[in-house]
Amino acid sequence: MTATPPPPSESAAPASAPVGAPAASAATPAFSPLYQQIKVLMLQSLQSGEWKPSTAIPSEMDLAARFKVSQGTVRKAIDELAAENLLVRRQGKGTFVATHAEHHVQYRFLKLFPDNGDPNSEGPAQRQIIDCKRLRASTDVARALALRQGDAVLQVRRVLSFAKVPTILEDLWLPGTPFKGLTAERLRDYDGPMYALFETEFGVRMVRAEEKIRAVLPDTEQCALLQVNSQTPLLSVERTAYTYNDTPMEMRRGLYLTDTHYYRNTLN
Amino acid sequence: MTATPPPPSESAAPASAPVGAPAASAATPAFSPLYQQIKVLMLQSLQSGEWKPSTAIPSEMDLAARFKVSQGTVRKAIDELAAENLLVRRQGKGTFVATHAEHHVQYRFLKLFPDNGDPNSEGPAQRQIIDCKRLRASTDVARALALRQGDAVLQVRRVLSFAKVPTILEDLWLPGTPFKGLTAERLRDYDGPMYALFETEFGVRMVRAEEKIRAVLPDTEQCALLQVNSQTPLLSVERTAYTYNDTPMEMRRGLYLTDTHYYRNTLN
DNA sequence: TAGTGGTCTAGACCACATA
DNA sequence: ATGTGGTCTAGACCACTAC
Repeated sequence: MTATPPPPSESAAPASAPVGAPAASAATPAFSPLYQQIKVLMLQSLQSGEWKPSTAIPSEMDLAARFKVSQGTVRKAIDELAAENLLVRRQGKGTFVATHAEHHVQYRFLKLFPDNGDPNSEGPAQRQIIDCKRLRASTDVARALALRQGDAVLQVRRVLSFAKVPTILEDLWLPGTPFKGLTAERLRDYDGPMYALFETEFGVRMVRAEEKIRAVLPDTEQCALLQVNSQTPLLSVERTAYTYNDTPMEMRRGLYLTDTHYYRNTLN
Repeated sequence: MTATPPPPSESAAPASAPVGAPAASAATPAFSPLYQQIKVLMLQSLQSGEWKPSTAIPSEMDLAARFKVSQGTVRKAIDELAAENLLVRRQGKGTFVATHAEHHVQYRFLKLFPDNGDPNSEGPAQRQIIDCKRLRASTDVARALALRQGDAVLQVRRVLSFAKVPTILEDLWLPGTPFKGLTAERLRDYDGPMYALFETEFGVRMVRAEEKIRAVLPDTEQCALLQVNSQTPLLSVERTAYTYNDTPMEMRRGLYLTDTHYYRNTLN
């Protein structure tokens, strides 16, 4: 599609139709500011893989030329994408596609912190893959992943330990098709956040997530894996993670031991 | 203080010193963009009470004239304040000081939602003030509120029920000086969020909060107030709330029953 | 020195709300 | 009809990074 900027001030042409809204299927309000339309185009470049994680996107001037709009309009589109953590600006260097890998802050989505001291002092988490198997989606999982019941999914179970203390037990479900070929070995061998592996190996970038948090008691199997007794209250953290376009790509259920750690949240 | 805008392009004057940074006490980098300085000035107007919650602030043009900068610079300052939920823009009407009162979303900081249906379907929470007493700050409370141990604080205890089911037990501590005159009666009589009462009656506006979340089991007193047994796991939500300038103004500890509700969080 | 993003301005026009 | 915030442009200069 072509972006037609509004005519400059001297022109008396009627308001140009919204860019990218072909004269078909009315009924939708179908108005959106230019920079929003630019944003959609940029999202497509991200989604299609034209711009890959950790690489630089074209400069603001280049994008302005490509879309035939002013630099300021491109800038506003980038501003919003940066606010959503899809892009990262670096003055003097360029604008880069955000990534879960090569980031000083590992585990961007993990909100569990130690009571005393900073996350770095306790060192990296030890990760133990318990299981990784292919099965058919249950009703719950199918709904969360926008699949049909019985569709192929992968289920992974793992334990994270801090300072050798088992602290997190996670079960997670992934849609079978995008993650074809994922095995326990590949998970074990990869050194880095799981979401970084998803990016580099499967081209799936997690962009946003919703969590539902409850307090629960563990069943006997969970007790064994976390080495706690059945009277130890745990945080149940149920997460659905999304890629671009709000497409759900992961369902996860974590049990957090919160006697020496806490889940941190900031309210604005 | 006066804001001196940088000279227009034709002038060859050296870069003007940062506005509002008098030629004293160097050593600080002491550079900040114009719009950041404007933002600081606007924060002062909010903090001083010149602009009160739910009222309109001067228009962008007026502010531009007052600070002697362009409308675009004021706009960028307002953009940031709006992103921080301190201001609310309403097209065609003006820009307003955000408030906890008269808001379609009551309880802006409460992240507990019912499992089935929307928050509105279960109707408003029933609130029961158990206690409101004046006492001396313990070590923990003093640290959280940036007071000295032994300073006067108010302690409030209350229970929130949804559909007549006790669901939240809260203890909260407030610094004695700003909240002088707060009593159980005034809390009971006020119909609306507690933070709205703090705004209108005490001029204290909560702007931001940090929460630490854990899973715990209740003690016998808590069991009685929430009408649960001692084996019911509960969410412990420890909150510190801040006014302008990151000044802590409330410490709160909530116990949430999460069998029919969940704590929702969104990750970006 | 060149290129990038960051700031600032000035002015035009649009969309929305109110009178 | 007027005033508000929202969008868009065009151009200048600054700050940071690399070569």
